[in-house]
Amino acid sequence: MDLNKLADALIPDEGLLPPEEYEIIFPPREMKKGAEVTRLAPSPTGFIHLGNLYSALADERAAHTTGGVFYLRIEDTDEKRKVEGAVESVIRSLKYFGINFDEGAEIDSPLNVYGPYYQRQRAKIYRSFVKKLIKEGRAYPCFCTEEELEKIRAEQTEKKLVTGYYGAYAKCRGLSEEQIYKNLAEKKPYVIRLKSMGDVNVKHPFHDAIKGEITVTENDQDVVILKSDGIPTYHFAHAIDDHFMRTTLVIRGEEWLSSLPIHIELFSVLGFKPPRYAHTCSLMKVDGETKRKLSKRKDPELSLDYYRKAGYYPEAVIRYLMTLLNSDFEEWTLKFPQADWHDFKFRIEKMGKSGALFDLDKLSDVSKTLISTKSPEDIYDFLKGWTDEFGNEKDRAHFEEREYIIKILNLIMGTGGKKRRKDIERAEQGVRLMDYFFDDSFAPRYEFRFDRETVDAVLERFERLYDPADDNGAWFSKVKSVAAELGFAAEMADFKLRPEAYRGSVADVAEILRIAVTGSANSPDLCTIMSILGKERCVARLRAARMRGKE
RNA sequence: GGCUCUGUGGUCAAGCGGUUAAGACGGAGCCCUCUCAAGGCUCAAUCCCGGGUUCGAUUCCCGGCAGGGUCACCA
Repeated sequence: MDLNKLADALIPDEGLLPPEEYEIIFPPREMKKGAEVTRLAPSPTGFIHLGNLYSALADERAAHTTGGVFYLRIEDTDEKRKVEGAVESVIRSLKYFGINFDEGAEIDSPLNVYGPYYQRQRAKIYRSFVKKLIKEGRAYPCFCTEEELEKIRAEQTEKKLVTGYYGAYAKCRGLSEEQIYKNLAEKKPYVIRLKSMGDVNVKHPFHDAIKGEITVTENDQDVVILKSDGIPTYHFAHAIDDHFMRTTLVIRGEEWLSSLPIHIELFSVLGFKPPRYAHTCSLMKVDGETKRKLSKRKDPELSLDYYRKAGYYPEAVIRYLMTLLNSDFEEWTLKFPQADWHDFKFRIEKMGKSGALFDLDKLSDVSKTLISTKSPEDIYDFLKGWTDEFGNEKDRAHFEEREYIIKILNLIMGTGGKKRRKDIERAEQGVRLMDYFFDDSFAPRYEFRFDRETVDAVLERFERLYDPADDNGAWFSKVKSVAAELGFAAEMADFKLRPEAYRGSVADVAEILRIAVTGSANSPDLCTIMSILGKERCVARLRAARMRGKE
């Protein structure tokens, strides 16, 4: 059979460059030793989730801690998956979390010499190599219809054989020249398949950067490399693109492990040196009795928007992910709490081998710890940004009062104290923490533990004594004097010694005041709260509490 | 089912032939304390099972078991 003629018939020369040309057009990158070239290669569905962020972070760190390049390639070989504006959305989402690309699709960079970065725009490159493989007898046309393939599969399933297009089941592999041209003349649609030379009984050891030594069984499937629309499948595009974009380290989910044999054969057939591979474990979630991979349909917490809406500090999400990526990151942060996380020595080899359960509690802890290291001004900006986008009318109005909010933040963040408070774990919750500082969102629950008469007496007496000029010490002595006057222990020590001698302690008196002023039995330092609120508002609240229920 | 990956407390996990088996989150308790946080201290809780190899296995080997992934003209 004249393979050159066949190649021309199958892949007409639409101005294709000879394959060797591409080695010159896309020369190896000049980089220092050890620098990694990594990429994020999403399909343009626009939906970028936590798993993608996790993987992107590994890519970004691997590249940037070695002085390499991190680029964005769009795998748009499947027309059905395309969503408008998806690429911009991917870039924007990652940027929000501080992850930026050096080159690639829609990235404005002088480095963009390995493009185009959209696979559909690379059709000619792929076709040139498919043609080469046909000429070499390593690829052939397949005219099987969907029904025929289904029939083969059914037969294989029934005989309990491995399903797929291989060996004796690869019917089109043995098509005669005459049949091929006849089919072509009849304009039957066709795909191009790899003529696999592998043997599933042969296994090879293979080194994965994360998994370590693994076993790879040879591929014997005549996989489709060029679809009937003339666009390559993922497998083929992967081999071509990662070779010519000079990727050094392919980081991808472990669901790809099972197609690694195909990729190895493809690289070999094309005469390319394969990149290093790092197969990451997937983020898991408990579902009933067992763990399962996080699913974007079932788990809202997989969506990155979920974290933006809930108001997690973006760097907190990244730091949490870093602890999953390299578990010694956490100890490093404990040792250097103020350090920029970028200075941590990330290494792909330190990544865990088993799927991690996503832990919201841990995220919250990372988040509140991080926020506690920030200044009230920074947190004001962060919270303001959140209220602008997700807050309600009142929140937005409150955040116009910058100075007032900063005073509150100083209090609830414990600025100036020996140890910071860690009350704010995310914007949505942090903003609610401040509601009682504003009359229009102050919603007291007057759940006093003492009878009305006692409560009113405490409130009334304290109001008479209250002087906003008092410092903490003076303020508290007044609380104590009210306590003593009404038969409560002014000193906790006395109360602990003889609880039966008193109606309660100064703590109970403070609680009554606290409920009246903040609407809740728990709050940070009440004296400071009162000074932030101002005399007028405090007095009004003390009186309102006495009026409760009497309207 | 074939192929393949994984298996240390509830969770994330250190460990790499000899350890009282780190640390963090979460839980319990105590201290501090006007409440709540924060902080300090303490406690409970782990090597999937069975065989080997070895003076000695969490660690090495084999076999189970369990869980995950994958078997498309989707990526």
